[in-house]
Amino acid sequence: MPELPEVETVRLGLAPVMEGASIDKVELRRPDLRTAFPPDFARRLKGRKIVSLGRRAKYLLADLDSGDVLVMHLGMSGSFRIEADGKAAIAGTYYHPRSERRSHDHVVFHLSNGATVVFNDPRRFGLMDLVPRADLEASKHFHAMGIEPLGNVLDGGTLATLFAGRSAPLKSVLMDQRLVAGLGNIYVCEALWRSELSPVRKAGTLATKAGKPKPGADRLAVAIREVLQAAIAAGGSSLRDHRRTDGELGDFQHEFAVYDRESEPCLRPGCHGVIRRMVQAGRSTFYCPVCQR
DNA sequence: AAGCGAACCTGGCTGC
DNA sequence: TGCAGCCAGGTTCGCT
Repeated sequence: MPELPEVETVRLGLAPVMEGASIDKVELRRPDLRTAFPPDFARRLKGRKIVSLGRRAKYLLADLDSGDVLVMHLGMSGSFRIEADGKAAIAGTYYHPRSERRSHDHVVFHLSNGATVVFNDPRRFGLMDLVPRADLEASKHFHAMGIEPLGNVLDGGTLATLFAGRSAPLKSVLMDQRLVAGLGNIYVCEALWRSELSPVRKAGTLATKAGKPKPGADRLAVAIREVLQAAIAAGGSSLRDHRRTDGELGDFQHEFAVYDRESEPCLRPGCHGVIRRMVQAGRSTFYCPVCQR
């Protein structure tokens, strides 16, 4: 499910409730998600204060006053919801009324401010881990992770350096979290359409032999930033599972130019192409065969 | 070494 | 109505 904009939407929803609160209790309803919870997971969280809630690529990072970081990934189908009663109302925050546990509620955080944060993940491709803050960058989750696409270093020159000499198609290379971290199937398709680049084009063709950017590299860098920022502003994309923490849907699926639009007309002014679907590395790619080159 | 396909797991939709 | 088959926003492993 969630790519960078959806994870950032979740972070923005959780932060006002979680930051500054302490964890009174954690309920674990099963021993694992994609991987086992770390030893003593609930005990190591109990009583800890959440100093801040951050994000790296598609990971949420809760910085604790114990010196550990709670690392969370939503996988394909993970979501958080906030439950509270009226007395626990937190200014400016929307939440669900308290309810019975639902199917696939796997982790429940009871917070000192009266709110409850519930992690639900039907497919269990999500992940939670605890890592000492000092070890975070070197940890298995992040040691090989690529650049942050909304950070300062993403530009045409950086993409050219990353792509130089690569024969893999642009689609596959942009999906590789070791190069640029945070993009997934939707936003790769959308960024390639915005930059008029074919998903099957070899990544190396956006760089000179010296690793300098060709024009398409700059267009692609701009398109990646713009599509992610627009998606965050819209609260992410809701196809099946993604919900904001208040239960509302994101809106960016209404702005898709190509994703899930097979056989529909290309939206580029003056282009008379029809959107096609193909499979690359086992994933659907949507693109316009006329204007994407 | 890079790049591809399969596997992990559940649910929703389509078509017979 | 039922059931088989296919598909899904991610990551990782194992094989060329």
